[in-house]
Amino acid sequence: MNLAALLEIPLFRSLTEFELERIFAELKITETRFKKGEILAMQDEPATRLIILLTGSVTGEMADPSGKVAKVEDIHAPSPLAILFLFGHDNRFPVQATAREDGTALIIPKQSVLRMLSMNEMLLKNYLDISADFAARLSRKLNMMSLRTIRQKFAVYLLELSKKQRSDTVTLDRPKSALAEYFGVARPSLEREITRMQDDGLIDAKRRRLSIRDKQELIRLVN
Amino acid sequence: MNLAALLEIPLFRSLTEFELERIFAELKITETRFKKGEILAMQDEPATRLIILLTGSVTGEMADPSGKVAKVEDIHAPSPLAILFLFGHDNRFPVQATAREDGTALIIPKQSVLRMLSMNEMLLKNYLDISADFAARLSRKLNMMSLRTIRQKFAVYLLELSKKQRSDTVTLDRPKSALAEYFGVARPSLEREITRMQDDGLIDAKRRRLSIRDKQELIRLVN
DNA sequence: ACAAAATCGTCACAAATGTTACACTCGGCA
DNA sequence: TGCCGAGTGTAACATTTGTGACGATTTTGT
Repeated sequence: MNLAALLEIPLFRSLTEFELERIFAELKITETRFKKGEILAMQDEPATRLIILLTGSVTGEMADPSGKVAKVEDIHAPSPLAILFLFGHDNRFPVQATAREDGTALIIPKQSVLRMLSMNEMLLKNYLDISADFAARLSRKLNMMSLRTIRQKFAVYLLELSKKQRSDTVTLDRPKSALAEYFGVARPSLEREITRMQDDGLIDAKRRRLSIRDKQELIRLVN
Repeated sequence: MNLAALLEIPLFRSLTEFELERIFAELKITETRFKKGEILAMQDEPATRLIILLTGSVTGEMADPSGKVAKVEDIHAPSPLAILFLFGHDNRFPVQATAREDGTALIIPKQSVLRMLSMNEMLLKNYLDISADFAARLSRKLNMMSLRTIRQKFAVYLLELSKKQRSDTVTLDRPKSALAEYFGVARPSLEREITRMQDDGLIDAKRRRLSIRDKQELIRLVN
């Protein structure tokens, strides 16, 4: 196994090669290759091991009770799978993980993860940071979804974007079709709402460039 | 500080009094009293410490950009505050925490939390379990919210309930008004949909008792 | 530079959901 | 017992959102 390469991945960042070597020597960690189409983890299977994607990518698919699958999200290397669901009292994989292409992954049994995190404080911090970032994304999305109208969702999105880009004129960071999907609404509905907001004097919109015209009103919409 | 009482709270479960004593001796942990109305943590304030509620309760309030506050959820002792947001790269309190009554809390600086988790593997496991359970709840709610129609949400809810209660006849675990709020829909809309599902022969509904009539169709709805 | 593909803007119509209002049932309790 | 409040069932109407379709514009790959 190439330890130097492992130092590049977020979970092992800031460790020394020496520390990593000691960890790997002491624990049951295996590297595995997988082929395109292979299933790395079944949905609802108890999560007994941490899977860290080293190369390649997988699709997270959610099987409905009927067995049909719906794609949820893609995960690209290097990244851990379902890190938040490894522990907990009903710790099951939330999705089925299917390989999109050939690749390699690190498999670490749950017990070894605990041991590993105990051994090195920096590693522990990395693990907690990764978990927290993931949770923060979940939480932000939930906030978005719990807003009633498309107008409200778009207002929040715009305000955040304007804060991030430090300007009242912003460029959308993804196509409107993707944005509509993120909001969980139909694309034409989003377009229509943008048009209306323009008619109402809230914003100026031209393709992917938008300007905030009435920030006060956008803010008022949200609360 | 009463160590024996601390052993009752989930984070310290399964530790011995001796272990706990050693941890507390070595780390900067303070116990603090707070009065009703006091603000324990400001929204968007960087999370630099873990707050564990020992007695009393707090309200989580979310301030919109305008400054108005909306209640999000109540947290009762004994329970940690915002455990998932202590780490991560933009680690801020998601809500403002205001005391609902007089109480006491444990304050542990972030650095000490790391140290503490490194010192004791059982404690680490507890911490990860608590985080994971919290994340699982978030994730389940997000799944629910991302279903399109009320009928779909209710179908998922019913199927889960029926699995939990091991029967095709279930009793709702909360009032329909609360259920509607959980779904993020208006109560009459939920009622109407339940009536329609009954008309369509999917379920039998009488007040809080429901029977599943056509499980296959409920399952088909969801995918 | 060109064709193919992706993205965007818009429309008419259908379906789902929200709003408001009112009446009913049930359980606790003065 | 009789009242009261929480929870429930339902209705008419308003609003929001989805659907399917089409053409225009922009981007991408060769």
